[in-house]
Amino acid sequence: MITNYQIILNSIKKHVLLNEAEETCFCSFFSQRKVKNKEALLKEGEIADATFFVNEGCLRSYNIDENGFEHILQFAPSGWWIADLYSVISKRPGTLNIDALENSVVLVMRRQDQEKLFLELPKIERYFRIITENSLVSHRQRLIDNMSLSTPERYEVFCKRYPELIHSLPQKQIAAYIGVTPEFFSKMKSKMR
Amino acid sequence: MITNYQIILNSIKKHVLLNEAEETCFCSFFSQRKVKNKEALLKEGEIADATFFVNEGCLRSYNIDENGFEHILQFAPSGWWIADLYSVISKRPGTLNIDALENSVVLVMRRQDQEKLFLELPKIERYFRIITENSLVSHRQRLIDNMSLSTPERYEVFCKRYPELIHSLPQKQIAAYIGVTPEFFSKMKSKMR
DNA sequence: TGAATTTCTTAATCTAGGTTATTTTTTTGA
DNA sequence: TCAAAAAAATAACCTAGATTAAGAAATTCA
Repeated sequence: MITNYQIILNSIKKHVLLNEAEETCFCSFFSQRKVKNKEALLKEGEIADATFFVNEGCLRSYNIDENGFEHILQFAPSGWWIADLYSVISKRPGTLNIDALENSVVLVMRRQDQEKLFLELPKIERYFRIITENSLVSHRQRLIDNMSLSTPERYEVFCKRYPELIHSLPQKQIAAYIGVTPEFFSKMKSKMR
Repeated sequence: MITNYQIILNSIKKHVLLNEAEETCFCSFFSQRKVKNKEALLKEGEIADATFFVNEGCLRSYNIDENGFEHILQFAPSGWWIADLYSVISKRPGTLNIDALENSVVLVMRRQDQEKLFLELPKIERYFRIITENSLVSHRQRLIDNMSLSTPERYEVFCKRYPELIHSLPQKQIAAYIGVTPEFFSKMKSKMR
């Protein structure tokens, strides 16, 4: 199995410039992991010590509420990061589940290694500072959307954000992302036609 | 008017250690600004070029939806940061309003200066990386709470997060934070008794 | 201090979306 | 390839919370 670093290096390139030695150093900190469809990378209650970069496939992170309902926080197709950052930074048992929606390949960055990298290559700390800022902005926007948009509008936002997933995802997953029951989502879709 | 840097230096101290020269350098990048009760620091549509640290008083950030309803994203009492990060990093017109809920004093960090600081003092970039991670985690938690908790439960979360504000804030502000109308919030409170 | 403004309460009515149950359709995997 | 499982559709009924409207209480500020 050959590890492919092209996608992550392209992601880095958008924010900071690494020379070849730095790129090699950076890549040396990852290990690669295959995740089968439906296989869990992380379960609620476990302590997460790593962040994942999706090379192939698609994962999701979600929490399960006290009534057993799943609420999806994020879909992560190829080129996206996914993690339970709460657990990673607090080193406490997490509240999220992360699993694969299809056979996938992820690069694994352990927090320990990430912190070593921050000391060795400040540009990498900059990269993570920037993508964390961007992620914060998009979480903030989703919070605003959840508070101020109607369900059809939130569906529209979903479609813009994840255009490649609209047709490949079971619609109950989309319902769990926009925050309604599958029954209501189905009713809404048939009304839209 | 004497500028007080004690609060912000304490906040920094929790995450990185600065020597005296570094502290002086860091502080030199701020300017101070008074904001009167109800005065706006930032209005929707403006391009924000700064982030604010609250030294005294209390601010809030919120957006106004197409029906004119306010949705409060954050309250910022003394010791908290507040900004329209979307606008700051994209340099585009923002979607948030920031104003004071009482007479307040803020330290102003312009993005330009912040980026200079990141180059001069990598420890400051580390500080912001860490507080951005923390902020991301708390936004994520609020998103989960909004999707999975009942209104009384969200009120409880508010009370834990902002214990000092429960009694000093008009309850319509609390309603706009937890995402219900003031009328429903009032009904809920009288039921709780 | 007292008039004006803002906030809070209460109550009747309305509606988006949830719940439960059943049937149909699609997907999966042995 | 076909039986079993999962997903989707539909429908009847239910509920949390919105809407509207009015009056009471609290704050503000001149």
